[in-house]
Amino acid sequence: MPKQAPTAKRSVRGSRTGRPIMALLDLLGHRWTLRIIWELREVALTSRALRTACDEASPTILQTRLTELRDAGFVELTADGYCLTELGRELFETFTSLNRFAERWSKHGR
Amino acid sequence: MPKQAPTAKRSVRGSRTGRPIMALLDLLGHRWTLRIIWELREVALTSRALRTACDEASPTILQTRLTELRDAGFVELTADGYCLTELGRELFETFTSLNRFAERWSKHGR
DNA sequence: GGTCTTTGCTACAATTAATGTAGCAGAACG
DNA sequence: CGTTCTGCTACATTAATTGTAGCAAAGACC
Repeated sequence: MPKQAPTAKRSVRGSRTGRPIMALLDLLGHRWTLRIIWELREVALTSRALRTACDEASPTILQTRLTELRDAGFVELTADGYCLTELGRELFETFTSLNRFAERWSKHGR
Repeated sequence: MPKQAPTAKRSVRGSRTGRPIMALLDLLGHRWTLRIIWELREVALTSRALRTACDEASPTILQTRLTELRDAGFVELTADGYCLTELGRELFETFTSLNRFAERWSKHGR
């Protein structure tokens, strides 16, 4: 049984300051989590399609991450496959500036 | 010797589409990375102070993450300790909305 | 009915990453 | 010289992730 996912109310590794940002940073810091949200940004994907989109990441960890994201209320499973919830879409909105930043970063001369 | 950090030019686990967002998501998806950027958001911290701020995370991994963040050009070591570079501060700007989202998330009734 | 195919999901051993504790060399201060 | 910091590393233990294989259930096809 996988360890329970962090939620806004109960931080896992974050300091127990009760600050939800800590729980969120902890959740998003798990491998593939950011990527999954990114891949689901505009289409629903079945578990297999998501796996393909995520460079054939192991189904074990994808399933674990999907459970965490569902527990957090960011992802749901519909007839079309996995997709972002309303809350998940709000979260993705904060990625928009991240994408713009990534473009700038790539031109930064590294 | 630690595996080399992802950069904007060379994705590691991301698909080789050349999209810098993949390299960035990969980098930020490493444990403690998001947290470190958060803790350095407004003050420079020595390695020990950063460790304290990060709930006594092991110095091994903090050092690894700091190296990655320095390679990426987000963090630098000054006389005052570790702090965000100009680029790192730009990256942190994208966190602002994330923090707002975290507050909303915590009230979402979980 | 039977048999493909695809779905979400799990088992399990192997590998890799992270933790926790200890400690190093170098610089600054007394 | 002896403290006390700094950044940083070694190393054994533990936890997370990977890769491969496969399950049961649901739908399509004949």
